[in-house]
Amino acid sequence: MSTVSRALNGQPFVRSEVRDRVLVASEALGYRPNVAARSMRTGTTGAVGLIVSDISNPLFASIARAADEALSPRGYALMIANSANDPEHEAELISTFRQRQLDGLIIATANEEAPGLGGRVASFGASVLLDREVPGARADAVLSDHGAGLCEAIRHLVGLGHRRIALIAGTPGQRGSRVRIHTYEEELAQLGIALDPALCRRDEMTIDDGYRAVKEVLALPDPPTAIIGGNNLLFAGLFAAIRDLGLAIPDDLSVVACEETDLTVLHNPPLDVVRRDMDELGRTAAELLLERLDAPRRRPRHVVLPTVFEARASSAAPASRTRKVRR
Amino acid sequence: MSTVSRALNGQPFVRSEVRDRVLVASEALGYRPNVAARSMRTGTTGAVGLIVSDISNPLFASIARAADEALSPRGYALMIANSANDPEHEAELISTFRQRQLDGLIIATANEEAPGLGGRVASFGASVLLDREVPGARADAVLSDHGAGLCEAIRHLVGLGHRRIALIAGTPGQRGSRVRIHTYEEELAQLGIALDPALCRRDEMTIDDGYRAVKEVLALPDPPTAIIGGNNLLFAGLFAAIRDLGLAIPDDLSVVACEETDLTVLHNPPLDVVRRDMDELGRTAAELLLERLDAPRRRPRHVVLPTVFEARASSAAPASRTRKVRR
DNA sequence: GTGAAAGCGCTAACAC
DNA sequence: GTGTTAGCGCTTTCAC
Repeated sequence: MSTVSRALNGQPFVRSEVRDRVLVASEALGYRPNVAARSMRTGTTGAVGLIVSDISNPLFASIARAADEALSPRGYALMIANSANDPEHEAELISTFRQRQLDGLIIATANEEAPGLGGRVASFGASVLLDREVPGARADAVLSDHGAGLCEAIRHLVGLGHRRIALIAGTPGQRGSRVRIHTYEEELAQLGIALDPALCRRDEMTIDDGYRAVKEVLALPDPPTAIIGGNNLLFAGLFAAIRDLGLAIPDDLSVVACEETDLTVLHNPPLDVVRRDMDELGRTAAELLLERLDAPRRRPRHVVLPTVFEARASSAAPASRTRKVRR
Repeated sequence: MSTVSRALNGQPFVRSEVRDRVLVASEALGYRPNVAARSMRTGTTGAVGLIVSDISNPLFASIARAADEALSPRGYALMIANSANDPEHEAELISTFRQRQLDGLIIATANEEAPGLGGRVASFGASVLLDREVPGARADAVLSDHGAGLCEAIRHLVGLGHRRIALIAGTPGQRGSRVRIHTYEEELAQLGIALDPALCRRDEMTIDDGYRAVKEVLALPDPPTAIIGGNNLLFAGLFAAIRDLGLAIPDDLSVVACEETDLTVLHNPPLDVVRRDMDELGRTAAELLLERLDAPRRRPRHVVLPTVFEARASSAAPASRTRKVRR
């Protein structure tokens, strides 16, 4: 029994002739090791978990695919779960994953401030935060440099003559939104443009939230001439609102999307976008996890990936004072 | 030990006072059963697998979310894996899932004709095919009635005066495409319209394939006046091709998309679409699986879910003989 | 280089 | 209603 085990696991101290016989027999019998039994002995499972806040968001789906592609050649299975933006459900999922003895965790948490989250994440020997910062997590992290791309976008809009620029930012419980709010405020101050709190919307989570926020912002006495959608969901809401108000892009309103989607690519005119490489994000997360699995004691690493602004055709100089009134 | 086990698993023959003490102590100690050990004893894991051919396709992501929502309240964890349209990788994934003793499998196979697939699927006590037909699989299935919606779409186009209607169908190795090709041929014959094989494109898998197919079809001496994109990926390619050719929708060309996406909803003008409820698909698959898990011996069931055509504003009567020439 | 034996944490059969 | 015991399939000492 032990010889077979050694042979199958490629361990030394097996005569090569015996090893061959074992391998042949194993093949002939269609032998498949029982993962549960192995895992009970070794405490490892060869599986790692990925928890995302919304699996139906194509961005996360791309990340999942890329992470899977990096993990599976190394013999790890990726178990994907969806917290549906619910911190409680997320806590349960982490606990389920622990219980199933997954070897590591990649997580884009729904809310970075959820109580006890840091401890839960750290309960895994290896864990990687996906564009999130969690106090006390002591985990590796892949971060996107949201500020860089957004800065460029803002400068581009200001260069075109915009002075009233709205940002639909989303929940500050997620790093991307938080960084965007911060960058927005810093950069406008830097450029000597007065901040109007009414133009910086936060706490939106869904397409509908984005839709409402845009309608409200455009109903202001002194509405913005440009709007930035802080992520792909919010941008979809922004886009729907503009369509329903009968506004033309970029004649009536300039828009910038954060995150690339079908819509930003295929729309006519093509949309200005702050984008990043989601595949790289997923792949890097997987690689950090693999390295951590190999070297459990090394201190946590943070990798920052770039974002870039690409001007296309959805922004233009603001219309003159004859402003279109919303329907 | 066994009393504790019984208490924790809600089995009878435990005095309620003892049960309470066990529960309290378990809670206080933060006890979590070891799934590997349980699974070794019982042969079940409380986890089910979902294999999709492309997790970055938002359609599958929606299905995954809906299935997860139906499964997790029943105590099952959903393990999602991505075959990336590769039948070999898919075979490995099924084998990995078997090895991990997952209790059931939901699968949208990349290629229904992959050799040995039926046996592999049937190796699970419970399995559900997701809009697929696999010979010899002896599994439950959720199917979409692709024919119904497509029929309506074709009649709508013909009613507007179209006689040359192209279909970018995709690979006949997946049920949706196969049914669409069949329906397309049947329905045109029914309406007394001559079939032109050059207008029915098959074997496309990606956005790029769709893009190329559309360009080729429009370069025909007698090009179509309407094109149907057989799924969301192919439609994205179709859409990009139309944009690059500088064609206007619906003035120069009528289009119909199969499957609803951000693009079909948000585009101006809104796009005609054959749509179905992906959430219902995922939920139904999960329910079939749960029922099968409860009653392993019952004969396989097939559930057919509707598709509907919704005319919006991307089709119109074909332009008169002065036909725009492609760039 | 190989085999014997213990034990991972649990559940189910059985005795009480 | 409760406790004792065996054993799921593997890996890992340890003895040879």
